[in-house]
Amino acid sequence: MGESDLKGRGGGVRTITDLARLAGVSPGTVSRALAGKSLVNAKTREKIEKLAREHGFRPNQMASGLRRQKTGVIGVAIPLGHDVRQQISDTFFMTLLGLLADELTDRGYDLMLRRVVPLSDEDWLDRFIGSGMIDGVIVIGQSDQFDRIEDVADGYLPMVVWGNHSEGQRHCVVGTDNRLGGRMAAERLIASGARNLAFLGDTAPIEFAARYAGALDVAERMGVLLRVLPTHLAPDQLGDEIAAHLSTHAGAIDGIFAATDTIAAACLAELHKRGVAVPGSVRIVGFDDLPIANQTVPPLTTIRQDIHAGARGLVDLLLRRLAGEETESLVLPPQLKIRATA
Amino acid sequence: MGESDLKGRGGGVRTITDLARLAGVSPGTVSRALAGKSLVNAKTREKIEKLAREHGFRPNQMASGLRRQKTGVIGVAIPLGHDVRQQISDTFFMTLLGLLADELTDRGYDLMLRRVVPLSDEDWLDRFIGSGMIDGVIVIGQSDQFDRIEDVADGYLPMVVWGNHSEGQRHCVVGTDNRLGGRMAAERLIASGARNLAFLGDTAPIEFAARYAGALDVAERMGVLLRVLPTHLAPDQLGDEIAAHLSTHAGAIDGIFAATDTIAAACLAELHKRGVAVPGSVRIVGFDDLPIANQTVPPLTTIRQDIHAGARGLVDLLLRRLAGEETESLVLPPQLKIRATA
DNA sequence: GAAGAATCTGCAAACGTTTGCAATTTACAC
DNA sequence: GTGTAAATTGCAAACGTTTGCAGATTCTTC
Repeated sequence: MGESDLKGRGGGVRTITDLARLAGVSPGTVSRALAGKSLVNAKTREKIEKLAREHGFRPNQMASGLRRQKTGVIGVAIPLGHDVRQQISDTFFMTLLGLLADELTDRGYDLMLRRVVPLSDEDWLDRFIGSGMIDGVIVIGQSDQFDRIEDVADGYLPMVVWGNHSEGQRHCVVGTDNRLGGRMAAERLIASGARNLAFLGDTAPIEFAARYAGALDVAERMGVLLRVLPTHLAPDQLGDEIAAHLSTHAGAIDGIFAATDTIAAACLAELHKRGVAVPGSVRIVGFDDLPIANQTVPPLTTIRQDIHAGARGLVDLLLRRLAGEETESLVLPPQLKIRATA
Repeated sequence: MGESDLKGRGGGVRTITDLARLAGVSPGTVSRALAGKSLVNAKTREKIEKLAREHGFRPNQMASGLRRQKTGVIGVAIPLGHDVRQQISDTFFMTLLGLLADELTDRGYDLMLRRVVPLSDEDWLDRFIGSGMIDGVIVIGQSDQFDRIEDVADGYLPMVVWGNHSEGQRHCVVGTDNRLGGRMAAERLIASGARNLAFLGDTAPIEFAARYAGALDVAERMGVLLRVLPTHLAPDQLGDEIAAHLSTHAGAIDGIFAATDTIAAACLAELHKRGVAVPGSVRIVGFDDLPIANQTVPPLTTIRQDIHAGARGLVDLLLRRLAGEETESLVLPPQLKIRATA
C-alpha cells in the first residue's frame, strides 16, 4: 500500500520509456524483452518482465499498431440492408458472432464490431477497411450489398464474408448451400404429405432467395404449388404478419417452409393459438437449427446449418488471407434434422 | 477506369501528407480541413475535401488515436466465469450486445468485443483497459469477478457494468433489481396456487443469487418450501439436467422459478414431453422476457428486464463518465409479465 | 592476453496524425 | 500608402512503439 496503491494501472509507469528508465536500459531493449525476442539477455529480460509485472505495465496498442502497421484486430461488419428496424437482432447472426469472438480470441485477435446501415452510408466497407484499425474484415451477411462487396474484393485480400455463394463471384464466402437446403426442406414437406406449400419469409436477402429457389426447384419438379408469404425478421412485427397470412390462407396451405427457425417458431405458436394441428393439418420445416428448434412444441424439423464449422471456416480463411493466400470459398452442406413438425 | 481503378482504396494517397502534396498545402492544413475546424479557409477546405473524396482517403485511426490519446472505441468485455463451456452463448447477453452496438454506433463510437476467461487470465480487465485501444469499457455480467471489478473501479472512471447492484459497491452498475424480480416471481407462483417451489438454475452468478434470494424472501414469509435445482446455461447440458431434476422430484414440485427464460423454455419442453400439465400441475415463471417467452406453448409468464433501457443506460452513463462525471448506478425495475404458465 | 566471433544493447528514425506557436497573408480603417 | 487586426497557413514537436544499424560487451580459442 502507501504510494503504491496506484499499482496495476498507471502507477507512473505508462510508457516503455518509463520502464526503461526504471530498468536502467534503453527503450529499445525493453521493447525487445517484452516482445520475447531472443536477442535480449535472459537476465535483462527477467528484470524487465518483473518490473513490468510489478507496475502493471501494458504497451500501448495504438502506438504498436501504428509502427508495425498491424493491429491484431479483426473487424466484423453486420450490414443491415433491408430490415427497416435497424438493429442487430437476428439470433443466427448473433450466435455466429459469439462463436467468431471465441474463435478469434483463441487465435489471439481482437474483434471490432460494427453495425452498418448501407442506406445512410454507402461507403461503409471502404471506411471500415481504410480506417487503419483492423487487419482484416469479416462481413456477416451479404444483405443487399453483394455488389459493393464484390467491388471491394478485387483490391482487398483479407476479407471473408458469411453468406450465399453464387457462381463466379469474386469475394470469398463461407456459408451453407442454401439452395440445396431449400430443396431438402421442400422434399421433406412433400414426403410428409404436404401438397400446398408456402415459403414464409422475405425473399430479398440473397440467402433467403436461394432457399426459396431450392424449394421452388422441387415444387416445380413435383408439380406442386409454392406461394411466398413475406415477413420481416423483427420479432414484434413477425407475429402479426404471420397471423395475417394464416388468416388469408387458412386451409389452403398444408406445408410451410420458414426462412428461419425464428420465423418457424413464431408460426408454430400462431398455429397453436388457432388450434391447427402440426404436423397433422400443416407441416413445417425451419432453417438454422437454433437451440429454440429443440424447444418448440412439437419440436421443429429443420435444415441445420453447421454454425460452428462456419465460424471456424470464416476465421481460418481470413487468417490464411492475412498471410497472403488466395483462398477459395467454403460451401457447407446443410443437413435435414427431422424432429416432429414434418 | 484506366489508371484510376485503384480509386477508392489506396490509389497512392494513403497519408495526409500525400493529400497535402496534391492539394499544395501542408499536412497540418489538411488535418484541420478534414476535421472540420473553422480555422481553415472555405475554398481550401473544399478543395481538400474534394481531393479526399476522389481518392477515397481515410485518415489512419491508429495514428489519430495515438496523437489524440483517444480512440473512439468502447470496449465490451464478457467475462465467462463459471460456465465450463467457455463460449459466449447466453441469449440475453447477446441481445444486450446487439443493442449496445446499435446505441454506441448512434453515438459515434466503435465497439471492441472481448471474450474473457478469468480463470486462465486473471488480469483481463487491466489488460483491456491498459491496452490503449479503448476509451472506456462496458462489462457485460459480473460473473464471479465482482471483486476484481471493484478493485479496478477505484482507479478508472470510464467503466460501467451490467449486473447486480449490491449495497455499498463502488463500481457503477446498470441492471435490473433482481431481488425484487425474484420476489415478484415467487409471489406470482404462490398466487397461482403453487406450494412447493423450486429455483431452477445456478445460484453462483451474483444476479441469479439475487433472484433466488428474492424468491426465498417470499417463500420464508409465506412458509413455503423453496428448493434449488442447479443447472448450467449451455443449451446442450440444460435439457438433460432438467430431465434429471424432474425425474427426481416428480410430483413434489408444483411451482418453478427459472433463472432465465431459456431455462424456463427448456423446462417447459421437458414437462410437455412428460405430459405434465402447465400451469395445471406445475406453474412456471421465467426471467428476462426474451422473444422466446412469447412463443413457448403455453406462452411463458416471466419477469421482464427492460433490456433496451439497460443498453441505453449503459451507454449513457459511460459517456457521462468519459466526460468526467461520477455517475450513480442505475437499477431498473423488473416487471411481471403474465402470460399463461403461472 | 589478444584477435575474432558471437551476443547484447543503444541510437535514432520511422509509423501518420494533431496542434501550439509563429509566420504569413489578407482585410480594413485611416 | 501605412498600420493594425484578423484570418489562414506552415513548422515542428509531440503521441509510444518497433527495428535496422552500429557500437559495445562478452565469450572463444589459440
